[in-house]
Order: sequence, then C-alpha cells, then structure tokens
Amino acid sequence: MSTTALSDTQVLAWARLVRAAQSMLGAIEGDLKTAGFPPLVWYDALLELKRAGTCGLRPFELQHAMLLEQYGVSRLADRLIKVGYVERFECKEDGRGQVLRITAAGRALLKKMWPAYRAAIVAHFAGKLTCADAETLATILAKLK
Amino acid sequence: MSTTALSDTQVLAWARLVRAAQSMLGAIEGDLKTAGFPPLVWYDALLELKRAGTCGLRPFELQHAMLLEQYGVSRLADRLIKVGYVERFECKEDGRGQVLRITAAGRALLKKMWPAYRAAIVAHFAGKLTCADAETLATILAKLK
DNA sequence: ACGATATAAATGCAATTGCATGTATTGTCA
DNA sequence: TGACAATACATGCAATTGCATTTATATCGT
Repeated sequence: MSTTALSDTQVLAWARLVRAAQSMLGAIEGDLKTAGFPPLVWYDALLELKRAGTCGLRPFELQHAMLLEQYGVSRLADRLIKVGYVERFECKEDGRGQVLRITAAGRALLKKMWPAYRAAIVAHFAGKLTCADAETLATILAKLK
Repeated sequence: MSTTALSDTQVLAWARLVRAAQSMLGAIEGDLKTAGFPPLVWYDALLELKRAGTCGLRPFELQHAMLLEQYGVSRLADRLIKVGYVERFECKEDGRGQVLRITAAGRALLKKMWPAYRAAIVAHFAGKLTCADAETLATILAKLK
C-alpha cells in the first residue's frame, strides 16, 4: 500500500532521534535556567555573532545559520540588543539591511555560560556515549543535511 | 581548567544532533501543514491514546509519555477535545483525575495523516540514510535515555 | 481519624511565537 | 529609465507557551 518504503527500524530511529533531542534539550535548558542563564537560543546566536567577528552578521545570515524564521531573528535581536549583548548598525552596502555585532558583554556571557553548558552536555549527552559512539553519531548525522 | 572532559567530536555530535533534529522537524511539520494537517504533537498524542486503547490514558500518563509540561497536556487535551478527536471522562479510581480516550474521528485522523507523515520521514530522514545507518542510529540513540 | 503533605489538573497573566502584512530598498529587464 | 519583481526587515494581532498559583482529592504519619 505504501508508495515509499519505510522499515520499522527507520521509524524507530526517527522516533528515538526526536525523543532524545527533545529530552536532552529540555534537560539542558533546564540546567541552564536553574543556573540563572538565558535560553540556549541566546547562546547560539551570540556564538554565531562571535564567530563572525568584528564585521558582524546580517540578520538574514543569522537566520540561515540558526534555522529561524525571519521575524524570529528580528525579535531575538531586539531582545539581545535591549540587554546589551548585541549592537545593531545600519548596513552601508544595503540600505534595506543592518548589521548585528556582539558586544563585550555578549562575549562575557558566552564565557560565563560555557562551563554550565559543557557540564550539561556531558551530563545529558556525552556522558552516556562512548567516544566511538559520538564519532559514529557525528558521521551519520552529517548525512542529514 | 575543565572539570569534565568533552572532546571536539562530542561537541560536534551534540551540535549536529540538535541541528538535524530541528531541521528535520521543521521540514516535516512544514510538509504536514502544507497538506492541511494539524501539528505533529497532535499526531503523537493521538497515537499514544490509540495505543492505550479503550481504557484511555490519564493526562499525567500522557504527560510522561510525551515529555510535555502538565499545563501543556491540559491545554492540548482541551484542543483535541474541542475538535472531537478526544473525549474526557472522569476517573473512577481517583476523584482528582480524568481519563482521555481517542474517538473514532481521532483514529481516522491518524489513518489519514500517516501517509503524509511517512512520506515526510522518508524525504527528510530515512531517505538520506542506509538501512545500516538507521540501525546504528537507533542503537546509539537508545543509550540517550 | 486528623492534620500535614503530596498529587492531579486547571487557569490568569505575561512572554513568546506564528501568520499575515507593511515599508523601504534593491535588482531586473524591456 | 521606469515599471515590476524580489529582498530585507519590522510589526499588529491571534495563538501558544511558560510561570505561578489555585482547587480538589488522595495519601501519609501519628
């Protein structure tokens, strides 16, 4: 009846992937929140901006890097700017656009969050796998775009 | 300086897991929405209720099965009931509680959604992996709680 | 049996997200 | 050049989610 084959194993792998990701993300976000830190998406955005260095990033670049909606980036930037982790500049090359750049405070937050984030990754993810598992996982996941 | 070891490979695996899950979930949800279907969480909830059969499930059981917050289940149930996919009964064994049961319409939705869901899983996940990959993935992910 | 505590579920309110649309600027091409 | 289409970003409004609290019932310890 099915026009496309899909084995039980494949369905199981899908179900476990979704569940594991949800479960671990929830646990890690919880740990970070308990430690008084902002949500992971702030960390991710600041990390992208830090990697972009002094020339910063256009909102649409951040959008593609983070798989967010356009309005999501617009509002995330608003919040990060309001608390001083990011600055917004007008874009010389494109009058429609702007440039986002991480501030010193933003970099400081990244530095302060990383130990807690690292510990959470170990506790909820890395600590449950062998090094070979992690390697294999990374290899397979790379195929999933 | 780090009290807990975390290799680059482990961090890479973590990053890819989160990104892959987000990306695929977004794509699959998008496909389903385009096809006019409700969100995946409705499917998951109805599937749990269908598996529970005629005796149904207590909201807190659904909560644990789905990794949702208590109020999330409460409101999800409200919505599913409002459109007739679920019925709510009072619980004889526990005066505080209730029992949720899938309706015929709910079962019909599951049946109608599955082909689209299956196709989306193939398109965005299973089709990008070998069978061995899927097997390996399922095995490794099982270790993650 | 009774008071204290724990569990089941709902809900008011604030924050966030999704959707649709609006505004401004740039690019395209006849 | 001058329309027309595409891109970049913002935003009003509705829906959803998160948080804190409330209500009701059950369970536990004495």
